[in-house]
Amino acid sequence: MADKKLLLIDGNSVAFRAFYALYRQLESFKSPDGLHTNAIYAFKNMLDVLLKDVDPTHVLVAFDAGKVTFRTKMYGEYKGGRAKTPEELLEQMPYIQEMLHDLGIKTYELKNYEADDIIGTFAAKGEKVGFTTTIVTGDRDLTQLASDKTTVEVTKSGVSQLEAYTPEHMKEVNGVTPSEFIDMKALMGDNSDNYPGVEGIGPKTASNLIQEYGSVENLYDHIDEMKKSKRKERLIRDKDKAFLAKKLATIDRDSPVTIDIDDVKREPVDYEKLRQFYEKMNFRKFLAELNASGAGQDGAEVEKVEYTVLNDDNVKDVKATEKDTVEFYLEMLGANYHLADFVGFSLKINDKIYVSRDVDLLEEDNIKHILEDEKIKKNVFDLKRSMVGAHRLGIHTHGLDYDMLLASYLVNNENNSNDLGEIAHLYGDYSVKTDLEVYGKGKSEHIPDDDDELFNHLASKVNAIESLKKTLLEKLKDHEQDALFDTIEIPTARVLARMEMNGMKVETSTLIQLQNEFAVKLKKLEDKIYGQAGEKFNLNSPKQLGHILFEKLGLPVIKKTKTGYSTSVEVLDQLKTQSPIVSKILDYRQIAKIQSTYVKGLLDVIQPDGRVHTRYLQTLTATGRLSSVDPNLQNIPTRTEEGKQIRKAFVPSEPDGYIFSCDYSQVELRVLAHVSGDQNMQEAFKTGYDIHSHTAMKIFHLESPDEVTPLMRRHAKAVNFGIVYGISDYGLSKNLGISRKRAQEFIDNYFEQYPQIKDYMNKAVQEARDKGYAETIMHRRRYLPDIHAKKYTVRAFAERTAINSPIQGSAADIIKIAMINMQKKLDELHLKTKMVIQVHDELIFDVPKDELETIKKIVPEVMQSAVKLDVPLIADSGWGHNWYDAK
DNA sequence: AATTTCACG
DNA sequence: ACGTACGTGAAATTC
Repeated sequence: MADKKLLLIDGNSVAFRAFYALYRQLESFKSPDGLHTNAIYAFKNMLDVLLKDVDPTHVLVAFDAGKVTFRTKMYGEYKGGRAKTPEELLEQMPYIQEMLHDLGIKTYELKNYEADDIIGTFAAKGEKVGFTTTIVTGDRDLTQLASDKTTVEVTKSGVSQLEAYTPEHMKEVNGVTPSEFIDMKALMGDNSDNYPGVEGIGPKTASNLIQEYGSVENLYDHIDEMKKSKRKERLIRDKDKAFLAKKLATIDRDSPVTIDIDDVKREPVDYEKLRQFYEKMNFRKFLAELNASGAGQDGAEVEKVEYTVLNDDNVKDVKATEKDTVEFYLEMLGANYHLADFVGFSLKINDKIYVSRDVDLLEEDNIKHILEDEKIKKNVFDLKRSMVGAHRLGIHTHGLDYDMLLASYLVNNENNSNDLGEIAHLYGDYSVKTDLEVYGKGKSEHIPDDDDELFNHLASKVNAIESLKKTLLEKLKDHEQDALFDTIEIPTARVLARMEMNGMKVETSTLIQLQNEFAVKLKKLEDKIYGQAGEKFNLNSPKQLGHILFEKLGLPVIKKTKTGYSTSVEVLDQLKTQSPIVSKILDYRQIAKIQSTYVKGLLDVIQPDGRVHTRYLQTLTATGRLSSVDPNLQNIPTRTEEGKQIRKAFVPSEPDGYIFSCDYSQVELRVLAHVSGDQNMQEAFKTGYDIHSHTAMKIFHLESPDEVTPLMRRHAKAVNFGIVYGISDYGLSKNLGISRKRAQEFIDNYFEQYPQIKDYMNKAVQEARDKGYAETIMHRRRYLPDIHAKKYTVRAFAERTAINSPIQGSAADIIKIAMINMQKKLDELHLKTKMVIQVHDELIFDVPKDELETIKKIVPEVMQSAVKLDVPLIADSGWGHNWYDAK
């Protein structure tokens, strides 16, 4: 017989946690009848985790019976002044109980008693008859019940994050045993339950006193021996309160419950009622789980996708014309599709699905034709990945014109998952599993041996692409994002695929030479630093470095991190004058960074073709920018001379060719001038002034540009940047090393001189509050649920984001349009020049010698005419025989 | 896996 | 009185 395991759940407390875990989704979790369901849903999720982890034979969910209990009779103020439970949660409570009954789980409440007392009573019963008991609650009071047989799991901030209180853990946290915890509370009282203990005694003092005296009773027996002190006076004065608090804090372990432990044995699930319940609540995920398990359906089969397995013989029968609806999915295992192993593919043509592990079948003439014919439109998930993967098989795809991944990213990018299954689940389709479920992760990642398992997965993917297309297109239309999808993101994906596949040539020899030079410099610095420190240590360890600087050398501590001393640049910069070791550490850090991240890092990712093939992540950022990985080509050093040397290794394909670079001048400020309509700023850009000098003149009230000193310009520049980020006096003062007051003056002057910028910022925040999102010039959205947050810091962050996102995001829209137009131009003119890198406001080209003159002319033209704003767009060019010289 | 630091726009 | 600039990726150490 199985072990006797008892699970006791504090129903009110867990429901409360569940409600707030999905509080943000409160309005999206509604049953067709208009009932809120977020707490019911989250409760079930938490319960599933518990049932799986604990695997109990007996379960009881205890609820509070009402406001009046023996404790309120003892002390009228008990739990007084508590914010009342939100109506949206209260209405869900009966349904949680209903669901538990359907699941075969007993619930119980008892007049005049709290859930705590029911749990305490059952835990005591369980111990008597040899149960191992787990208690789950959000209330630390229950930790007094912990014993060697009983563990109390307290929910933490996360959804299913639990902290297990055993007597040992209790000792670590509070310094006392579970039963002494009651005495501790007697002294300190409980603010949330609204009863006092002894004035001036908090958790620390209470714990120390109880550790010394063992109990409240013993403490008062020996109170006369205590030295005269304020604390002693208070202990004596509040003695009654302490004893009352002890009574209130003590859980009744012998409450008059009318059921016994045998009555809480788990019963079979009533599948029929449960199914009806899920339908009533519109819980599609749980319904899908019921269906998948086949449980409770009289002989019904698990839902299975019909597919045909392709092989050398039947592959030739596959046909499609432009009238057909076609979905295509090419599976590769691993994120880096330039190198990943192929797993198989699936192809859906109208209602018929074909699958195979053999990706070479795609090269058969008829299949290849389907994938290459522009007129036959294909729906895919992750266009860029599909295009690159197919290209590795010699297939030049055309007509991939719907991408489920890109569509879902545009519709809502709060969830940045790239998993087809996960995204399908977001839109209520649970017919497809996640890759994690099918392939696993880390060490256990593998392709299923079972054909049916793999093919079902691949088939369900093309199915989901097809079935969710309508939903996603409708949402794009609702959001006025059709053009953003069709004319920006889809074409951008194709352009990026070509840039990635082409790659950029990186000279190993140049990097090796740098590696040797840096190694010598690092060794010298290391020796000097160890000499001055008087010992060897790991310079790369902030912990060890902190020990040397702040303990051994006794330098002043400027800033702390959550684990120790901060040793970041801003700290070390301030310590430079105190000890010569500090500048050497800064030098070491700077070179070590370049050596490890750029020299070594880049050498590791140069492919056999002598090139690096980055991946641009198109569905990741919150603002619509791209990001670049493996390697990241968007953060190649430019600010220090040592760092810049790295750029010498980036060279054109042909030895006498050029690297051509063209970047937008002040694109974000121009966007700001445009969207805000600020006349003064627009005028500055139209006249062609240096914007930072112009700002300096404005905020320092100067008559002519000649009066602007370099320092004034530097300050003005920082203010301009600050504005784009949603400025604060604190942030600006920190950036410029000036007083907060002075920073505030700059800001006030700025808004006086550019009044419509101020209006824009207010409008941006107000609009985000009204609509729940911020939007770019091309209708790209960023949802900002935190704009209504209660916490100042969280809300203020959302407000700055509301200001910044339309600016950063519109700039991202603009360069994407420029890239599309640029690629089109290169194709039209049949140029050999390749666009190779994008760095947010900059495009880099690999140019054959004889095309340089053409490129010099067309690139800035195309970039400057990407969109028409109320101010001109300006792009500046540079070129040379490597990236370093292309400035 | 989390933390710290630092490279870029 | 609070605690803050916006957006990223990678390496190294530590837990």
